[in-house]
Amino acid sequence: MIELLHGQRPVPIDKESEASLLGIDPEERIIGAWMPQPPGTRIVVYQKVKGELVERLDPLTFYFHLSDRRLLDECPEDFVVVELDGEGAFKYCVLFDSLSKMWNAVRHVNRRIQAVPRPFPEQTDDMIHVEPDPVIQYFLQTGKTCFKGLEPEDLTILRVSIVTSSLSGYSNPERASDEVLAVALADSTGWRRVLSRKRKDEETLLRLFIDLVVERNPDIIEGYHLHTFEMPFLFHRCNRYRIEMSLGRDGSNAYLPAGQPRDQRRAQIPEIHGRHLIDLSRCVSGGMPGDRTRGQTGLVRAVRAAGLDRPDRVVLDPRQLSWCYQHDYHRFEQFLHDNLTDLELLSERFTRFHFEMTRMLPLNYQQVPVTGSARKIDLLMEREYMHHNHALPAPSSGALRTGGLTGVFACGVFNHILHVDVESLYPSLMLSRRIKPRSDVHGMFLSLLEKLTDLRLDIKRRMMSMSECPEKENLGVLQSAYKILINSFFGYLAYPPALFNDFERAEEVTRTGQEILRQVVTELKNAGAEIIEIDTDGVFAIPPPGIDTEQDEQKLVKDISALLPERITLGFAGRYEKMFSYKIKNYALQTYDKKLIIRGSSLHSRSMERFARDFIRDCIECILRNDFQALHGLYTSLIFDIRNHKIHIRDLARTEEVKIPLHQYLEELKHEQRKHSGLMEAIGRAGRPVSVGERISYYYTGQTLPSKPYTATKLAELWDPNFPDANVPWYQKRVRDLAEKFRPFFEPEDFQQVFSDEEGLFPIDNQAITLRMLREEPPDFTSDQEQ
DNA sequence: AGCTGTGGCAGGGAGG
DNA sequence: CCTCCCTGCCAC
Repeated sequence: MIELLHGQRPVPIDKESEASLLGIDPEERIIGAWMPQPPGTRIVVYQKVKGELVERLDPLTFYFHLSDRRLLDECPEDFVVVELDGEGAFKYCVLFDSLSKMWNAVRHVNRRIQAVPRPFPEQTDDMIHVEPDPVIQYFLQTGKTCFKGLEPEDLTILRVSIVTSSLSGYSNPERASDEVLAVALADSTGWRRVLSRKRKDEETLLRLFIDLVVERNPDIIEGYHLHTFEMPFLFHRCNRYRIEMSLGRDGSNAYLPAGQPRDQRRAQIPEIHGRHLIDLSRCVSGGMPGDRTRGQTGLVRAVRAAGLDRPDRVVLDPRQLSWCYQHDYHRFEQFLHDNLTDLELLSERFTRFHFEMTRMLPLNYQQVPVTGSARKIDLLMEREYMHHNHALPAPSSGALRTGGLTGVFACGVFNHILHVDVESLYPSLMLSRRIKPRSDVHGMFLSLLEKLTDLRLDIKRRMMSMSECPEKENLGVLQSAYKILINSFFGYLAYPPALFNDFERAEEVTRTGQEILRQVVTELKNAGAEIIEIDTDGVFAIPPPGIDTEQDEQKLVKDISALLPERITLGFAGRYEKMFSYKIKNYALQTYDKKLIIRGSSLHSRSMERFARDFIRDCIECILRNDFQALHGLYTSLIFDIRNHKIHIRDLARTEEVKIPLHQYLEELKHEQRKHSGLMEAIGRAGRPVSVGERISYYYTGQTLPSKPYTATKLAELWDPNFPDANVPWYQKRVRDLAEKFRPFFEPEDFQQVFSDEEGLFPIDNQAITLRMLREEPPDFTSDQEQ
């Protein structure tokens, strides 16, 4: 632990000198040699909670030594202290804020030098030399705890939402006109306060805010986009007035952690001594039912997606906020109260997983939601190996060459669709075939996977046994968060930086996964089903004749499942009235209660203009209804609306995220490292400051099709309804291109007639048009189907 | 400094 | 026009 003693950040160690210090071969590296323990030592962990020292038992903490018992009494509130009780106790002292800091140092050493698994050596007294003071200093720096043995109720949570005055609706703390208009605060004891600029200036408001936070003394501060909006904004504004942002428990200022940010896209997370900053937008992603995207959304949309919205919730567009503040303050205040309520609801539903992981991982709470799955698995493995006093392997190099099996067998519109999938294909395969990393000599990988799976299934069972209630939803989110972690065990195998990666085993998983799916397809075909599309672990099919009810389908699924290898089960994933199969990974489903589900980036994508998304959705609806007359109407009216500038800019514009600062873009353009970008050119022309990570809307202007489209872009906020200047030919071409997607499903004359700009001489006869269905055997299947 | 994987479609820029 | 390549987004 040499690094930790000399500073806050790991410093490179000279390989030879450390090897001689430890008396080992310099080519080998033994992790843990610097934290020996006398055998049979009993570890006692104390945590100071509300002034009381509480004893906790925790196998994680056995690396830490305590030199002086008195420190127990002197340590600040909520700090974790470890005591060794037994022979040689109190010899050394390491107080710590988070095990992760220590573990990072371990990893750092481990990665620098090729590690070979080897048993822990006999301990001698002179192997380590720990001076307590710098470590305590290090601990005091952030003062965060691991929450081991704590329940959420033991902690005070403060929720924060701020509103700024920004004419454009895009806040920029560096722009003088963008000020903090109001701050809303609520804590878990029921205390609430809205600070506004009504009777004070911004500086007074900011000072009041800081005083209130210190007074409420929360363990956790929560917000939605707290890391990317609230904290940086408050940071900048305080800076402007030279106000010390002294929010720390020890009176210290909020600060940005040392070190350069990984890339400019990702904002650095500020730190506050002794408090955990939780950005709920980071907790929500992945836990949303039916939402796999990581794309960020606003608070209101997130709450709506979680089904937690209330009918009387005040919704204000960012652009309306300033106006509302001045002219309808009551409504404005209600909006802030609704924000606070939303934060409470989201917190209740989405933080539980992260809280539980904090007790499982050597990470403090603040770090968990921003830590990826692969790293979590790495930390779990490290934890187990440390527990076994065993060194860790170094990552191996290689690459995974195969993935899931995919294919379309039929395109077009089909009725009565059965969707089946192999339940948790990859994790089940790893467990049933005992696929584990070669370097995992203790076999921890599979036991972790098994434990987490049991944990998840237990939560799921509890959930299933409940009647509809918020807690049931909470458990649903919790089990799906565990599912994501469980599914990452496969990704971990093929992840280059993972300590226990193993590309051959990953290959084995994908290969056997393909075999299983092939087997499912074969059995479905043997039963007389027609296969529409397959993807990795799921099949869309038309059930065989005679299989009509859901009960029939369930039985079919069960029968086929019985033919699969042990512990691999085929599940019933859904049934649909209709399916529009467009291309692989791109399809639409109509449920029996007439709901339309659209999947795939070519039919539904955030990069598409809203009018395009709506148009495609409407087209699919018409096609599923066989209503080609309406389809023709959709097309012609859209062409007409574009010609007459009847489309609102919100529907017309494309929205993209700003990836790099404008100056960097221009620089890279100059050196031909980058191609022109429509978005960046529009930003350059508008001359307004934008921050990296902002999502900006733009559209195309002009009278003719531009030869270089990026020269014709313009920010949507500059659009003037009185002088609409959208490029008519460009957007009409866009509509024609969208219509092209449907050409393969029509006879040429029919397509011509339905998607013609002009009204035809005769109205379209829905009965006269029959959609084409395209069937083909994907090449991978033609060979082994016959055998 | 930290990051789970592959497969697939669409669109735009750049150059022929 | 076309092809090639890169990026973004999505399904699993």
